[in-house]
Amino acid sequence: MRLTTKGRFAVTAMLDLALRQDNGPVTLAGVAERQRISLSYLEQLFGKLRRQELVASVRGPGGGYCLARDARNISVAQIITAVDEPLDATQCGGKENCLDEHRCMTHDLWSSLSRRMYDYLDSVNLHELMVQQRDKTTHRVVVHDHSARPGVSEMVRVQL
Amino acid sequence: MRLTTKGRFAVTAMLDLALRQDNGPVTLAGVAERQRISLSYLEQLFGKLRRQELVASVRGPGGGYCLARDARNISVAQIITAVDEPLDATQCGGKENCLDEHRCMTHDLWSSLSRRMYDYLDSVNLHELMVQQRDKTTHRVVVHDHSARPGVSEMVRVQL
DNA sequence: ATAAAGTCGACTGAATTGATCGGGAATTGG
DNA sequence: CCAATTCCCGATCAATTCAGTCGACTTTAT
Repeated sequence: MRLTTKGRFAVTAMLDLALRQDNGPVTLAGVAERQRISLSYLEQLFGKLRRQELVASVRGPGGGYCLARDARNISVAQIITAVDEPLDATQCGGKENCLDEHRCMTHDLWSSLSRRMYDYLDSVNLHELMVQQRDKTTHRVVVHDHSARPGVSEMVRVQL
Repeated sequence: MRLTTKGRFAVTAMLDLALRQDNGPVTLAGVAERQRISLSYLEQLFGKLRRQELVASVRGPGGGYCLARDARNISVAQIITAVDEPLDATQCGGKENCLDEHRCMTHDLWSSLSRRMYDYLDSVNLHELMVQQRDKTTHRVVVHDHSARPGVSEMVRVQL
């Protein structure tokens, strides 16, 4: 699983969509303007998201995109893997041609690690992000954490 | 935080190093051959790892690289961020020039999400990977001591 | 002195990123 | 029906990153 700004764009756009789909389909032009992402680029991303059946499209005036399922049922991992090319990552791609003493340590290690990464991102869904974002914009309740780790902090309390 | 094959190479090479440093410094030529990574490319990666003080070098015959500290004290996150360019990620980079109604949803969302990713990778250290790899190659038993992550609802709650 | 090893900088081809453009097809409102 | 709106698709592009290569250099053990 790759993690770049491309996936970030997709997650951001999906969140914008999720927060606004109550008033019917959301146009890409709107998302592009609000999130400052190129419209044509968004079209490419949403082409993939639609083919992965994460969103559904409505053509014509008044059209746009909606989530294809409940926000609770769309994970961040699904969004990212939908738009990112599948990072092959193993040079011995299943062929086991790395017959040295370690017998493909690379493959074992990375598949395990990337599996754990995926599991984590798969445990975060769109609905949680919506709640988190609503809390921020409406109540502006931001909890700063200055306790444990010095240097990096500023965490936000997520309401459940 | 970016996640590509570059970081994977670095983690793999560091693990190879960790598993062999008992017999003194490990040469990059050895790592390159065992892990099938270009020597010159490894040199670039280890240049960064050395400048980040994750490894120490010994020049001359019999030289090579050693870990700069205990394997328990080197996290996967440290390795990856050492070799990857810092992914800027925010188009409103601190400048807050995204003054629309959402007021920089992008920044808040992604910094929170990427922070959680970093925390996770920072919780995995080289020593764990060594144990896991040793178990695999000798007993072929996979240890999942880390898997007791809480469920979805608990995951959202950011540690305070 | 020689050889083994790290160090450094420049360079390269391929892929990916993010964006632009032009031309469609579907559908709605008038 | 017609025109505007919106999704859809393909080609193309500059910039960046990836992964690797090369050549020259420094340090040090024998």
